[in-house]
Amino acid sequence: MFSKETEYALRGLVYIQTQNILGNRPGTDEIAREIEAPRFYTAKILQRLVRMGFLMSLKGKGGGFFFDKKKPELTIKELILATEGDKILTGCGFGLNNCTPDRPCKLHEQYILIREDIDKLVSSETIQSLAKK
Amino acid sequence: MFSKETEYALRGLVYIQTQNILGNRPGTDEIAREIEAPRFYTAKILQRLVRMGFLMSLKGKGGGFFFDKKKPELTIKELILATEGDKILTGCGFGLNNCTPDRPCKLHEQYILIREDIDKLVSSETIQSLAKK
DNA sequence: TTATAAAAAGACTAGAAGGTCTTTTAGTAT
DNA sequence: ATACTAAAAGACCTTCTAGTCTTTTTATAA
Ligand code: FES
Ligand code: FES
Repeated sequence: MFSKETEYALRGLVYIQTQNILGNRPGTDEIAREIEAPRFYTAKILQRLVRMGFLMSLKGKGGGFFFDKKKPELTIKELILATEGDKILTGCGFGLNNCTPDRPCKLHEQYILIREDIDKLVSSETIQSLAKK
Repeated sequence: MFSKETEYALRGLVYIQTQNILGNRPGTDEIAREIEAPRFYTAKILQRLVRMGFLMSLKGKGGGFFFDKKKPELTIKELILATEGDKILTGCGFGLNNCTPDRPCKLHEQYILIREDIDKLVSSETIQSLAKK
């Protein structure tokens, strides 16, 4: 469903948030180990997320990753849009290059119902709401 | 949602079926043109489908692709399973390597509802049912 | 003020997906 | 029989995703 990058980002961010709640600021090694993702790749993905402003980090001893508490919660949808674009939320199930109600493919009516459910799910859940589960 | 291969296969097969109904047996060039897919790639994909037994073909003058009328209708699900496996129908939305009800990820309960809807859709629709639309 | 710890940056590699092209094989029509 | 036509086979190429690793920068603790 999602790309590896999105999956690791999701799992990593949720782990960071659960640790932040406990007062910790985990680093790349710990995060990668806990979410069972490749170490260096996880680091790279987290760096991108920091650059995109979704996350904050601190270098040096006692450093690690954490969320800015002043920022609003991060929806899964925002994360997906940033990592893999909107194809999964607006694309055609048949692969036609423009999915619109006036030029529907033979799967359109049924497919958009699923797409809308995906949209609802990723819009309603946030990293913070998942971390609390 | 689906891979390019699945998309082209879907569109190609539906086109072949609509032409079969009209008494025609389209060839690779015509099919690729009509479904707006790369010519040689479409040919390769159709060849695979013939080898897998989903489709029949005839070489030489007047040749082309057609469905065996004795065979039962081909569900989209069978096609997907053959071209890209069952990841989309059994995999975890979080990317965990085993999705089971007793080891659910934080998205499991909501995600499996969507997965089931996808399963229902691809199980109920066939190349033949789509061709008739 | 130095040693150490940790993220940032970015080059590099591997593998899979997507796509192209040429040659071979097998039909069909004449 | 022969010429033609169209699929089959398979080598090859390109692009993207996924993943690795080294070097650099920056912070902290002692
Ligand atoms: S046109 Fe295909 S899903 Fe909308
Ligand atoms: S364990 Fe993640 S969807 Fe089932």
